[in-house]
Amino acid sequence: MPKQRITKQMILDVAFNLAREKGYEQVVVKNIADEIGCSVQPIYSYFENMESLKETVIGAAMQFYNSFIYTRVQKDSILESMAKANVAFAKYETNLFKLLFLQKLNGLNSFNDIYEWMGDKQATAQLSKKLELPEDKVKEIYIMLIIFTHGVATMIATGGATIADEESAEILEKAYNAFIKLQK
Amino acid sequence: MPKQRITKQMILDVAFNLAREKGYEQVVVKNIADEIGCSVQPIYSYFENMESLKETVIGAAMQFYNSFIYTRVQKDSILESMAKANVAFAKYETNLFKLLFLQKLNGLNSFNDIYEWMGDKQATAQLSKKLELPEDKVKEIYIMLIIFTHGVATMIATGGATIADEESAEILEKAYNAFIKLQK
DNA sequence: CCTCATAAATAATACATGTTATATAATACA
DNA sequence: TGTATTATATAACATGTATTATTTATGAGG
Repeated sequence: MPKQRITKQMILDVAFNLAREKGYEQVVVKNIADEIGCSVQPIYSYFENMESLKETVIGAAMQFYNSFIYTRVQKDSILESMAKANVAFAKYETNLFKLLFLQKLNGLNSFNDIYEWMGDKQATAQLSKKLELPEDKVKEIYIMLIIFTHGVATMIATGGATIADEESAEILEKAYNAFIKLQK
Repeated sequence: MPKQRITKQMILDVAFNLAREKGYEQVVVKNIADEIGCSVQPIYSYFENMESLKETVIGAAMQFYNSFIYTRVQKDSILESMAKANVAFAKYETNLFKLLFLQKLNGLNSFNDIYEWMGDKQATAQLSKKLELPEDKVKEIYIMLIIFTHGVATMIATGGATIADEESAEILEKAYNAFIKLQK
């Protein structure tokens, strides 16, 4: 048999980069094939259909997101830095942000679910000590900051135009302080 | 000449209801024609193309949104009721919310622009008196609440599942209080 | 009553996309 | 060396959408 020229990884890489750089609408079988310089066959031999490829791309995007956030979180200011990182993700990785957070989500039933899904338990414990507040109050600060951050992030991602990093940083700080003050 | 059976208004109504009930993806020429029980010709005789129909539908959606919010705003609690109304819009008019706020926006360049676009000057003046705060501080409260509200609204609109009205009302209240407290 | 302007229907065209059927050719292995 | 396997290409098919060309027939005005 002829040796394999196209790998599953190549297809995934090209699809992911298309999603990242041009938006998921551009992740169509023809574009992937053209980019690689092959026919559509290899794509269908490695993926059942385009839907299953999409799931895989979303998985890769989620990994990318996690590492994007992770590398920007600072141990001394977990919540603020995480908030800023999320806004940066919306601004500089707009297409991936839309793919991950502006389509169907997992199906949240309460804000507590949001915390369970996005929140970092360790951070909560740490913050609880630092702010001298019980964990449930820190959790509430956490949830409210996630919501506020999501508001800023979606506005940036859908607004087209740019809002200066300093301006968004400033308003995130203010919100964070407001939520802490509320719990004191 | 034969008398006009299909009017521009009929087409707009059908398109708007499709957008509202099934999402804008369903606003395609064939669906409109089927719904009315006519061919595609009338649509093209009243609208240059589907893109111009879309702009008209968005205009109608914006009017609908304004009246939706307007009928729910209470004079004694303008900001809170406006926030709740926006969340209700995201929850009960999800398709229109997505059409208006989760696609391309007008192109905001600062949070001040957000205020200019969404804010209500009269409300600011009124609140300034009520809270005994200078207008620029009220404006900041306004902006932050819009952002927070938008965070809640998008999570509800994209989350698929439901969050109880009381729960979202409660968290909006808290955020509002937090932002006021911050400015005092 | 005729005729013509035109609203609407019918039907064709163009194009994008997903998917599948068939052909080709490279190579592992007998 | 020959053959069977299979990676990939070529090309077809199905479907959905926008758009346009052509036809039909209605009713206002002469």
